[in-house]
Amino acid sequence: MANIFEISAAERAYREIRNRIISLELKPNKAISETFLSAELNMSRTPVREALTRLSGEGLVDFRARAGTIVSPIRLEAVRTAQFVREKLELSIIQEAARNHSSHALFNIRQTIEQQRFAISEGDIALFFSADEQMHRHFSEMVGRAAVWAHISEAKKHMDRVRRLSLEDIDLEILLDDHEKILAAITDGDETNAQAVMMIHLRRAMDSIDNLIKQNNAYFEPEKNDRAAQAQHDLDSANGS
Amino acid sequence: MANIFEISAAERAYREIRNRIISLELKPNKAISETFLSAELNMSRTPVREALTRLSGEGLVDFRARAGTIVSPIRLEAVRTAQFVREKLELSIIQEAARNHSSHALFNIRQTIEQQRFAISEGDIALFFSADEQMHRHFSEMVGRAAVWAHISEAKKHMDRVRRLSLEDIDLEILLDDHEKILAAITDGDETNAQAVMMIHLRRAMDSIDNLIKQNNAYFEPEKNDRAAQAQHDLDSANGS
DNA sequence: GCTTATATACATGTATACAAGTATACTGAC
DNA sequence: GTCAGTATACTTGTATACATGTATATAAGC
Repeated sequence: MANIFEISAAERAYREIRNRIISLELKPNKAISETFLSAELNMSRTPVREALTRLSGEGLVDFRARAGTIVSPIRLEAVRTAQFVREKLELSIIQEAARNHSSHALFNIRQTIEQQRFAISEGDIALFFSADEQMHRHFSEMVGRAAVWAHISEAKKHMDRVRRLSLEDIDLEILLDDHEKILAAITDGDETNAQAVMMIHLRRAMDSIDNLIKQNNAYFEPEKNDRAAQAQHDLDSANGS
Repeated sequence: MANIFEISAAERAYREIRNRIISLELKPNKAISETFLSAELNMSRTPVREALTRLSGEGLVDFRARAGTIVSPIRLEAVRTAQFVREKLELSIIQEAARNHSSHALFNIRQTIEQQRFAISEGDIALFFSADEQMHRHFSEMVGRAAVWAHISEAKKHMDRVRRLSLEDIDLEILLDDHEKILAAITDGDETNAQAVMMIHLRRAMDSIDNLIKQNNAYFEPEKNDRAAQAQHDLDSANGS
């Protein structure tokens, strides 16, 4: 019997390349050649290509037939949609959680919040975000919707690159404070308040997006001048620096 | 300059195999070999494998390393999640549509409803569902969220196989009547009613799922005995035939 | 008949060869 | 210097060869 923990080269390539894209180690619009990656990952083109194919399906890389492959630029439309999806789903989850919470689940969430506090004191941003993700997942699990979190997490990938860009602008204390308020509202069974705070919380990531676009214009896909883009633009206004 | 309308063999394979899976022409759990498919599609294993890789990422085929590849069984957890996602997103869309509708959009929707009526009179089920999809897409486009419909449509794929199974049980007249009511509610700007009717409408597909499972048990993934499965099961009860 | 061991056919996983298009550097004309 | 045309290096797309593991049929032993 084979070792079922052994993963294929294709799987390794997929995870590795995906991580590099999400973490912005591979910059949007950057050309990536299969030959180069296969040398770097020490495998042939075939598994690399398999990884790129999957990533192309996810919209994280773009094939340009026989001309080259690039890391997909951040598409504002995709970001906007991911934000919409996340809001609607997670607000439903949190509402349900407020209505129907178990003390066991609340304890788990409290624990992740303590981890976040520790992470801030240590200045460990990676740990903070890891605990943050875990907390959001707990909300879904709490109401028997673990798979919905998996769906949200998947939808989030384009937003994640934006968030990564904004890492320096974000005050972790504020996020932690949001989390405390959400937990309190759930504990109180106050679904309206829980949703209100969660909404504010989820939108923080998008607060500085206009500045991010200006400062990292090369990473974004040029916007088409359609109605939606216009509506989005209307939200802009006076922007210093 | 090459013809940009020329699609690659891999793309052809992807669309073809995907269609066959969604339409149940390729049955869930059926073994599909790359060699066989490549012969059938008149191409080598490479593009077929590329297609299967993408489909695997979507959860529509399962690779079993060196043992074979099968069409993924219908996973109830995936169906349940798709239903949840669709409900939450589409209810938000329809609420917004009721608040903020244009007569131009309403006209388009009216047209698709007339198409559906025609389809019923002709007994053309395919046409009916095509017009149905178009109508739902119009709702999203109407509120500047075309991409959200794309997301829903993507999430729907597992549900679609269930719906296909239930084709015979569904009374198209009832669906058409739902649509009329939804359109009326939007036209009236009655967002509460629009949501209520839409909710009922979206849940119809799941009405007969217990019977479908019993009648097509071989197509479904065996359910684990976790809490969620139990909760789902609690909804079952007396079931004849 | 039943279990266990073994051989064999077959499937995927990976590497590599080759085909064919794209972008770019270069050359030459003006 | 500028532009057009061409050669060339490079990239992806596809086919195929080979390595390696799986499942099944067969045979042996009891």
